[in-house]
Amino acid sequence: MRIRLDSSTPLNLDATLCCGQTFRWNKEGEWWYGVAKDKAFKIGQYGNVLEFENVDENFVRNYFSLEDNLPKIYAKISRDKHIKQAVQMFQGLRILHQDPWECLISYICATYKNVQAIKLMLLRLSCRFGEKTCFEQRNFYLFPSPEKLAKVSISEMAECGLGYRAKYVKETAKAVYEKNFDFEQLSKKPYDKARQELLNFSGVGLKVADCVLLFSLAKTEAFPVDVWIKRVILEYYSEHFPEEFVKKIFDKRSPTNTEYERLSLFGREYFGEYAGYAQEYLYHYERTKR
DNA sequence: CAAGTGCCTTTATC
DNA sequence: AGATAAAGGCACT
Repeated sequence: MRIRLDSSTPLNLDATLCCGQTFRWNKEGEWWYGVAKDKAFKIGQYGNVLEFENVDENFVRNYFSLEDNLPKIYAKISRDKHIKQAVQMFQGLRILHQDPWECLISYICATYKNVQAIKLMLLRLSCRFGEKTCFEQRNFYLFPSPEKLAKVSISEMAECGLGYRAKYVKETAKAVYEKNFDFEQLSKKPYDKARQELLNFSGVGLKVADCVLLFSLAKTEAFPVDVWIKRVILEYYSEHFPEEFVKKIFDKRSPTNTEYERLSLFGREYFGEYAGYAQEYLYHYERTKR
């Protein structure tokens, strides 16, 4: 099956899948292989044609956020030369609509880890506890359900390389499973309200909550601040903060909640309702500029 | 190649 | 409120 993209719907599949927002995709030749929802599928891009197998068009349109009007978003976030350059370089990078459950666990695992290590953890977690599914004579593994992870022991999870995160994943899985937590409902709530709810989960702080809101709950105003974004702010946007504040956060490993809010709020106010898009372009730009 | 540093931070404690 | 420490282990230099 295929989708023909028109000029007002740019897509950069490679940048979208390798920019660090999602962790379970692999490129083999011209095809990206991934597992989303309940099956494995592959997708490739040839110019303005998007081709895929084993998945329906509606899912692809939603997962890759093809309804997001990128030209309009670029117009809104392009406030200065830095974001303009990042947008220029990665035109067509889209914020995905990932599965919120998988996204939540992924970002709990992601704390204080690099992207390669996060991928490895999630791969091991899926292979060990996820349901097996076959596609093109090969085995793929679905992301383990809340019920499954709620019942796995902490030490078993730790064996997947989660370390101290195993406890948080277990507790969050238990909470989601036992309350039958409704992510659909959560996505309907406004940013602040939804964020407050996510903070109740074990292992979820402001940064993780913002990632889940942005990457799976369509809250495009969320502006996650990790070490790279902190770096971006210090390098390009420090004049928007008092000198004292900049000095203070400069050599800290991570900001306090108050400092985090100040940085994140700057992003939301400066870039507006699509601040999350600006965040991801700047993040990818900073990480790949060498 | 060993050793050091860093990683899309949160939690517990003071 | 803010400072501090601790918490896997993989990857990169």
